[in-house]
Amino acid sequence: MVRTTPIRKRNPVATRATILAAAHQRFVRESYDGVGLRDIASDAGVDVALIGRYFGSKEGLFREVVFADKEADLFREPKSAADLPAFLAQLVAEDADEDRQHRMEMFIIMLRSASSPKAGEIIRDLVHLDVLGPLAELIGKDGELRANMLLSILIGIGVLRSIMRVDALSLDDGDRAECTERFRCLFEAALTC
Amino acid sequence: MVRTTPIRKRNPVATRATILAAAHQRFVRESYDGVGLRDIASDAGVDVALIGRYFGSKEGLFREVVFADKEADLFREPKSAADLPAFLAQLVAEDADEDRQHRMEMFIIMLRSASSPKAGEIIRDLVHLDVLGPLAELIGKDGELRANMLLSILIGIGVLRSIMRVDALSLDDGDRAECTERFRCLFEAALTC
DNA sequence: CGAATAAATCAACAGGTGTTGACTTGCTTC
DNA sequence: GAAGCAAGTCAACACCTGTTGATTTATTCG
Repeated sequence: MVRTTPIRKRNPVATRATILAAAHQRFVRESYDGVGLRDIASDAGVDVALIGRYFGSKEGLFREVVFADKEADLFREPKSAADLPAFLAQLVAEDADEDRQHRMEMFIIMLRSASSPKAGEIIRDLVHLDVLGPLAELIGKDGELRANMLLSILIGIGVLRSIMRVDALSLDDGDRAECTERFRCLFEAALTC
Repeated sequence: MVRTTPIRKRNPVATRATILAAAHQRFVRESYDGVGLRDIASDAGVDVALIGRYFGSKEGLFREVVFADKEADLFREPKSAADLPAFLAQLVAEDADEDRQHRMEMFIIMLRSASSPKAGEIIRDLVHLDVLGPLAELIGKDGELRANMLLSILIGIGVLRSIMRVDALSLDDGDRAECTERFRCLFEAALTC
């Protein structure tokens, strides 16, 4: 018998990565509670039990998804507080390159599962370590408060757009440049007002 | 035998209200998926089946909770766009009176269950009808975009504070007035920038 | 008082959840 | 090539979910 699909040689690190990728994609679109381990396993073409074997528990899998590519943390590009408004506005703009798009996906995963006790605790860690900390340090004076205000705007836009699917903030073609400028201005206000 | 608790006479409207109140309190603190009907029933001192009898389904109960006191809609106080920044800043301040506190609870219920497909759709309706619509109308020029920006900030603060429990935005005593003023300024920027 | 009616409860269903132990398969190394 | 070991699968587990039909209880009306 001729196989149509090539036999995937047994490869622990590859299957692990496959599961991780499948989980990522699911968690971008559904909440922690909404996603079932069987869904993820099915997407990855793997038995459910294997997830438990590799990641211990659903919570462990989620933690690994969230902390997956931490080396590419959200805020390494901007060098000074002055760059922040423009940087964040670009991040919010939807014509982002692949790298930024992936960073935005991580952000959306955070927002989607922020409720749900187990996932929420993991997310709280991530927010403090990878977002609020670096931001506050970069800003300097009143860093903590300013970082919180910036993050609030970021979260609000993300929730309104990606979770609630309200589309008035979806920048379409013509307005994009103007709208991005407005966001830049808003971020600046959060830093200076 | 003497009863310690008075026998509650059978009263359909009263029990209905009790269930509704119990559901409200649960949905403020847990997400749609996280709350079980048995939890709510237990809080209300009632059998689970009664919920189905009164509200048809979990979704029906949630809808009724969300649309409960619609007459007291979120944005009836401000009379003009100029009043909005101060009004929203006051709404965000935590020393709000009972009325505003209740409105904030409704807002948090929205944020908590915005994920979860069933609840999300209900919430989307509410957001358009009771929040974005009135806001845009009040603002006038560029109303839709401005309303979205205002709501973004509102959502961000709510999520960061009540869902993620990040406390740097929790205004404690001394800073409160100063912090409220900053928020007012930020809302103003969202309208004018 | 006794019959009728509505309110509330009981019990169970069918489906789905994460998790676990036993089992089989495939690769590698002697 | 056969043994050993790890990778992957199967099956089942307790548990919990929302929902529903039959049953009991309290109230009301003739």
